[in-house]
Amino acid sequence: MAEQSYDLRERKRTKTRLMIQAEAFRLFAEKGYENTTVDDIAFAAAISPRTFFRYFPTKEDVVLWDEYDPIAAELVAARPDDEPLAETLRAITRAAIGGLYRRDPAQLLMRTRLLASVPELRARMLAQQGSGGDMLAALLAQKRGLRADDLAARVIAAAFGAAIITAVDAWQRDDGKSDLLELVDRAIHELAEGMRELGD
Amino acid sequence: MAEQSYDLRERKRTKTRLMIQAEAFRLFAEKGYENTTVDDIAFAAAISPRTFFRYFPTKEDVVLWDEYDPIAAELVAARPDDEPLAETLRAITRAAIGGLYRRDPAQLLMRTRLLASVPELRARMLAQQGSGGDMLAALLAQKRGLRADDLAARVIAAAFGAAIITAVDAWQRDDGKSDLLELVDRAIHELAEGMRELGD
DNA sequence: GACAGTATGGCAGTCTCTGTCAAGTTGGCA
DNA sequence: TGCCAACTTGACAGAGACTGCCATACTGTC
Repeated sequence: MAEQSYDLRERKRTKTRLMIQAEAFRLFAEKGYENTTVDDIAFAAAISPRTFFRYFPTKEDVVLWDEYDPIAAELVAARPDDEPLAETLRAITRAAIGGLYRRDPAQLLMRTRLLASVPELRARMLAQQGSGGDMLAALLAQKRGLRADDLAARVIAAAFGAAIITAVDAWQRDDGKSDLLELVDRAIHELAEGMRELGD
Repeated sequence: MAEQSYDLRERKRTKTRLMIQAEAFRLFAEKGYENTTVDDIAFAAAISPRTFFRYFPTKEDVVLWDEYDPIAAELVAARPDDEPLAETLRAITRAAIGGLYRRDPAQLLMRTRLLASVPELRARMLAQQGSGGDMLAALLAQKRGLRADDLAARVIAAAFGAAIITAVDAWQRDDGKSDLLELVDRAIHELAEGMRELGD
């Protein structure tokens, strides 16, 4: 029950998850997502299929999950309250993507490719992004003294989310050759410009 | 092989689909989406489970599908080329939602509730919306003489899509009491306003 | 070295979804 | 009226994702 022991367990779990994920991606690259069964992954990772589902609630989550997911909220909270929204977004994107990119660029690219090409995964990703949008809407509403479910806050948050996904999509279509962070900046810029014209 | 016969078959299929859908929604209201199996629906609709899948590719599609889906593209094409984007969106929304609302308001509300509350369905809906966004992006790019995969066009289309979904969500959270079309207008307005502030 | 908490494996079973084949229906045509 | 071709349906078997349950093994503690 000691904290250290708990941390150790947690860390070991994370390590195992990463191992399973690595095996899974290897198989996906080899045979494709649909042609790879959970049994295949479990076998490759030398665990039982039953244990697979103790580390990932669904097969989709092998692709969806990353180590930075759990700390995304902390990252947002760590930004100063008076920072402009666009800047906060850049910082978060930089932290999350940067970390993933540094650890395994090839896997990140493959992951975004899967998220773009497998409908099932894209759907889940968009839903997850929606939750992130809710968090952002709450943050925005708080900053402006609005109710958390204010329509304006929600709309702006959703639009930002959509812009970021669009940027990541563009990056992936370009085989990851362009600079993702720059693409995000451009997408946000285009968003502001596009709406400007349309406001009337 | 005559056109009329083809039309007849198509119309009969649509009728059967509507019947299955009605039975399904009845059961969903009664026992919830997850607690209703495809076998239940098939039994209630007096068809074999196998036949169910001939009318709907997946259980999710019973909720996702509506009669206006196939003609959405035609609606878009029917708008004049020089019409402002915001106006086109209002018109399409009006045509699609209006039709559904008139036929069965209670079912429409239940449908949007399911789309909001069942993660699986929300995910699929968002993915489908993404396809609509692609269409919109192409239209927009064409109007402005840009390449179809232009980042600006994609970003704006995605942002509009997000705004509309946000409006529908707000409508559903309000139990359908407010005016959906007005909410859409407000969402688009907030989008333009919000971006204006953020452009700098 | 026994004990509590946790991790794992195996098994049976549910549910969605697909391929296949046989039987029935429908609409024209001789 | 009888017959053909296209299409529709149902029954069956089976794959694959996922869950509940129970027995077993591991880990750190006293």
